[in-house]
Parts: sequence; C-alpha cells; structure tokens
Amino acid sequence: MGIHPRHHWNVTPREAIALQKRLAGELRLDTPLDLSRLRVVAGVDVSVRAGRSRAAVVAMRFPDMEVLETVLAEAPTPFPYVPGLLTFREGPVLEEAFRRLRVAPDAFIFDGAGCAHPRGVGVASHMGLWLERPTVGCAKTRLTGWSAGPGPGRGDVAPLLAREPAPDAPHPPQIGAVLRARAGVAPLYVSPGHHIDLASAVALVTACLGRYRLPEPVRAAHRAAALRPAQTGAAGAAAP
DNA sequence: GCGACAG
DNA sequence: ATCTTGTCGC
Repeated sequence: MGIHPRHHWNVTPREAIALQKRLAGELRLDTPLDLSRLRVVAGVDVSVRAGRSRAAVVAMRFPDMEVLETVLAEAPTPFPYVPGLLTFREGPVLEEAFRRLRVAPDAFIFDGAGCAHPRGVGVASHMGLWLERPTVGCAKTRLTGWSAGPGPGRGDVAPLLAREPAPDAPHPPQIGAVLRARAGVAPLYVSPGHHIDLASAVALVTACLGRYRLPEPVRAAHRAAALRPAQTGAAGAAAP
C-alpha cells in the first residue's frame, strides 16, 4: 500500500481548519465504483483509552467477506476530540496502520464522515487523499446536514441534505444518505470520501451489510481496535 | 447570544 | 469514544 501524506499532523486547531479548506477542493466525488469488479474492501476504525489510540484496518474479500488481513497500530492520542477535527486525532495512528497493510484494498469504509462534514472533509475524505483510492464515510450519528429520515425497513434510504430546505431558498445540495442498515435500529450516515460518488458509496455499504447495524468490514475493524486491558495476539494481526 | 456537535 | 449494572427482549 503506497501512502501519500499531504501534510504533517502537528498543527493547531486553527491550522487544521485551514488545511481542511484547502484539501476540500482536491476531492473527487464523481467517480462511479463498479462493484462487479470489487475484490477487496477494508474497514477502518480507531479506539481510544487512557490517552492511547489504537487503529485497526481489516481487509476482506468481496463479496464473501472473508478476512484477508488485519493490521493494528497504536500511539499516544495526539489531539483532543473536537467536532469537525476528528481526523487530526485519528490521522497519525491511521497512517501508521495503513503503512502496515500488505494487501491493497479496492475501497475503504471508515467509521466516521466522508464529505458530509462542515468543510466537506471528514476522516474518510481526508485519509482518502493519503490512500488515493475510493473511500466511504459511514457514521453512526449525524455530524452535519439534514434529513427527513429513511423508511423503517432494512435498506431504506433517505437523502442527507446540506441543510434543512427553506420555503424561499434554493433546494439544498445532497451531501450523503441516511441508510437503515437494520429494521428497528438507528440509521447510518453514509457519504462519499474520495474517488467515489454518492450512489456508489451507498451501494458499497449496502453490499457489505450482514446481520448487524454496521457493515462487516467496519464492524470487524471496530472489534479489532477494541482496547482491552490485556489482549492476546490474534492470528494474522500485526503487532501494535 | 443560543444551539449543534463524526468519535 | 469511554465510564459502568442491571435490564428488557428475541
């Protein structure tokens, strides 16, 4: 996996915001992803505990979702959680995890936002610039935007608009989708990260859904990143 | 000034 | 995200 850093991570919140505004203009959100040619999809997540962050990337074969590789990376948590600046908290350890990846996934699904972000650069979009491959944001709650909400059935989808529609204002652009991954549970907030369009992002997440709320790759990464007091090494996992 | 706010 | 006991439900 070739990684392509665009800037260093030691920045102030003010500088972080300036960087996001610059990077937003470099995203490609109009590229279709042909699922019939997708072979490997990866899930990405980070857990934090006692000032330490652990990143996990789990690559799975598509569409059968067999685990091909799991990599972990650990480091001191370098940045506080600030809504809109999550990437500057998770970015450094995620970069290290990506460097340890031997297989090259055709697409990545992140636990967090893609372009459905105040400045259009959620963690999936931001790291997409590092990966230079298709990335999708799959958040469990809303960061920004407005939606009437999807229907109650599994697979139901509703548009996520940039803001709530106003009577005498132009219709807000669509920045993502709200997806009911399971009947009777809170929906997922899906948005394209980089090198992928919205329709493909929703199709990819939907295709990776199993019997749980989160798409399988993200669920696997979430579990792999879980920071327990003492964890025994798992087969195929790189040392933190 | 007030409310909102990925993980 | 993490801190935490029990509890309701398939």
